[in-house]
Amino acid sequence: MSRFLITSALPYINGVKHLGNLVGSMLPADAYARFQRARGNEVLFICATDEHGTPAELAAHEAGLPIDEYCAKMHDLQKDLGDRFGLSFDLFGRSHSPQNHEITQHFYHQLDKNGFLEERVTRQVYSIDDGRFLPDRYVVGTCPHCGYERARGDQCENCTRVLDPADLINPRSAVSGSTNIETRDSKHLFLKQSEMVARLREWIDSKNDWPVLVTSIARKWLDEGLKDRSITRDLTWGIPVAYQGKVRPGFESKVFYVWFDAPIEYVGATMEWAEATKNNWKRWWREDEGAADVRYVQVMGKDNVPFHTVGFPVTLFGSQEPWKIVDYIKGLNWMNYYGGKFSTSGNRGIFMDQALELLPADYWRWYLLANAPESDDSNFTWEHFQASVNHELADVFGNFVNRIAKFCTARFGGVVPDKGEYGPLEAETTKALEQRLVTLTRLLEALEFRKAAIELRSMWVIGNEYLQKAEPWMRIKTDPVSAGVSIRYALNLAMFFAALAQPFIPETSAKITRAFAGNEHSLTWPIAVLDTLEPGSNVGVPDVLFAKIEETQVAEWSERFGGADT
RNA sequence: CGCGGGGUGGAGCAGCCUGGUAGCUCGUCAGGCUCAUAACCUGAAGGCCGCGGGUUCAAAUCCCGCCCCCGCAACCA
Repeated sequence: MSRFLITSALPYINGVKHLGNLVGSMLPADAYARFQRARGNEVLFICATDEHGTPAELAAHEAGLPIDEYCAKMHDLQKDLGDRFGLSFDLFGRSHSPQNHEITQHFYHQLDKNGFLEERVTRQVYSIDDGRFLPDRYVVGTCPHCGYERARGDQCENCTRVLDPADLINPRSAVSGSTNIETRDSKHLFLKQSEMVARLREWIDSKNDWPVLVTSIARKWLDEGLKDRSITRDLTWGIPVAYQGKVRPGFESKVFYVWFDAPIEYVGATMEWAEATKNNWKRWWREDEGAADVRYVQVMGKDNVPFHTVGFPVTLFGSQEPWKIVDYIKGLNWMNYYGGKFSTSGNRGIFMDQALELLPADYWRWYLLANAPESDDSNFTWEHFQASVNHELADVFGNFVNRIAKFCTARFGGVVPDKGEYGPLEAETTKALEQRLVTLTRLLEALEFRKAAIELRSMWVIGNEYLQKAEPWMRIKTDPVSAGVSIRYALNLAMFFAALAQPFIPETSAKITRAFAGNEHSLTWPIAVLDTLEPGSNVGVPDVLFAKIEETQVAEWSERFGGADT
């Protein structure tokens, strides 16, 4: 048995996540966690809401709630949606937790002690009417280069040139529109990333099995020369710049930058999990306390890659303590909606709560994983979704289970036939399936979900081919024993498929085993095609596993969510 | 010359690292079966592998140049 620490990038707190966020990290991480658990490995699967930063404060303001209430409420909402999507986190924490305060401040202390922090004075835009410092992107004005009137302080969207807020003509607050702004000096803590370049490069160069997407993004940052990064902000909501209750002098009105404390929450959430379950978190995170044999896998969208290949490793290396460093990073591209980004403001795309109003989680899980943006950005369309669900889930898999269960009920009284022996056809089918099983297992080990889905679907087709060749509906007339053999074999294939499908569609797998084998049956990952159903035991007919999506539904949903024309 | 990813039958993708009959799903057409969710199974048609050049006995694959699409550019996650 091996041990796997699996973390998904943390979803940001400001609202319900859309399907692009889901498929970009949480869902593939869940499929991998389920796969490793099914294989009998010890798994710790961690995620949390990322709760700090200006966007959270503004979202809370807009919602008319105090920031702490807002975050608590949104966390509960996101947790509930995760549960309903079958995301099997061992703990879904909060980056604002007491544990994360403690461990973030510990890292701060270590970095400070080891000389990796430095106080520097920066020039920050302050909005008097908003009563807050503004991040560069929250200052807007006219671009000095192209005259675009809505240029942001970090970059002009129109001419793409990188800007400084001081460059803008007629600068104003993006929050309130107020022009009553000024530039103030502000002291911040900088993490001296530039001193760590050689070590990071050596580390990245040793990872020749990582996706190109991940290593190329990491190398790009290193090649361009890592800049030292400010890890504090002029905000009130966040983790105080303190150690053991003592605030750093001059930092009373500042907190750590969200990107400093967010990845540390992987550790913070593990601590919270350990407290709740009476476990030892260091066994997962400290190489000197049992974590040396842990394989640590992180899953994230490409936007998060720099922070996990550069930012977080700098924190861990700089602590000069034996922390567990990630072994494998799965980076994903974006899933687009009709060729454009999912967008909250533009009424484009589908959010997790809306998705579940339309269809159960497994429909979405299958489609998203089978079309995960692994090698390139992928594209969601209702037509593609409909075709995938109807053909792959309903026709090929759902119908396979349905036809065999109904036939067994009609002709064998709902009992697993116990007479007769398997012959050449069963042997040949088993051989074909076991070859595919080896491939499927290898693909899931490599977190190649798209290819794994193709492999799984091919196995379902083999199940249907088997029935076509065995023709139990013909042979029942002349040779009932031989027909019964086919039915016994096919029922066991359905159980085999249920076990293999569980990383993708866990609720459906459970439905099949409940109907065929009763409630207690657990689904371990098969290493061969073996009978798991007791001959003579009762099998039921599960409800239709996947209903087809009708044309009228596609039309209605395209209209509601915005389709090709918007 | 900012960086990265991509361009393969009508659509969506695999193959490229480690050159050697161009593969999968959907769609289309034809056939088979009738247990099943009008579903399943079989077969067929359809491709100058973005463009140009080079290396090689041989290039989708390696090298050079060009064109096009997408994303990112450090205070948006």
